Amino acid sequence: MSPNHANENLSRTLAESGLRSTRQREVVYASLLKERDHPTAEEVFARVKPHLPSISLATVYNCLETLVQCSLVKQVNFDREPSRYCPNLQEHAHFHDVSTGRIYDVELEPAVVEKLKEALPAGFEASGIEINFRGLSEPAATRSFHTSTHEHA
Amino acid sequence: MSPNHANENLSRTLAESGLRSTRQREVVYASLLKERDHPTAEEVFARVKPHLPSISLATVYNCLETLVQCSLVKQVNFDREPSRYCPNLQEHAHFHDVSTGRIYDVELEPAVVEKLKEALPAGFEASGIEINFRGLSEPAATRSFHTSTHEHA
DNA sequence: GTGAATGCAAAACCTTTGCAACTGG
DNA sequence: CCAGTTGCAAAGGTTTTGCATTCAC
Repeated sequence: MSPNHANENLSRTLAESGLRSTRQREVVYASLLKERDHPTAEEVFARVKPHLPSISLATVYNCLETLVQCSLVKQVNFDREPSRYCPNLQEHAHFHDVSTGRIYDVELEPAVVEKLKEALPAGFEASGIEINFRGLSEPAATRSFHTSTHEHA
Repeated sequence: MSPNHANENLSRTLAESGLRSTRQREVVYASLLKERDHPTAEEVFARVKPHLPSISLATVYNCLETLVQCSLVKQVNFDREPSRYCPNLQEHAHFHDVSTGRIYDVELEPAVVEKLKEALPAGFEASGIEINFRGLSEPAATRSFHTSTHEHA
């Protein structure tokens, strides 16, 4: 998605919710699309500050919250760590490498997700599932030739 | 598990880690075993206070942390809500009813968990999985005759 | 023009920590 | 006895909020 398309997509989606497209929201969203590495709000703040020196951390939080509300971004939580933000809207799991702190997207076959939902007893209707692995991953260099996973740092 | 067995289990497990069995730890653990409804630290505090009026919230946090370290209890997090504590050590998922805030244990077939782990690319070794459903559940009254799920309020 | 969004600072919230007093093995 | 644990209060880190100013539509 080119920056232009991203911006159009953003303003259209915001407009659909009666919200305004602001420079801050654009820049925050663009930063998430550029480096898809699940940054925290603080990290987003650090990344957008050079482009928008007057932006405040509170605004970054507000923008991220807005993007989450509009379903343009997913909020990802591991334990009690700071929330992270992810523009991958596909159903997917996350892998948290406990030694590096890095988070990787893990593609899921829809069939597996279906199987999971079937584990729910009657009367339970799931609107969402969150699947988080935690563990260790080999260094990317060793791994790169035999995996197909997006490395979202 | 009778209270006596629970206490023996507790002191043995603590001893194995070089930790002491204290009245506070016993009461906190007992409260988790008694009402298996995923209470927060504040809720545990409220429940144990009558039995141990001098206990402090910080001690409840410390006891819970200790129990988690000893693998007698699991810590469960939903989004940024306060942590909840669960004495069910079996591999299981959680269902978070967004309208009532209640959390239900969901039994998982080991085969499904296996399938999930197979979604991981080579080089990723998961030491744990967290699976959280979020959605709506029918009132227990309507549901009780056709489900077998533990209702952990 | 006008309500929405920003920026700042302060508050809120959950959780951890420092430290003196206490206690379990 | 004495290291481990408690209770209290204070601090910590993340996120939200109040409010005056600015901005998008």
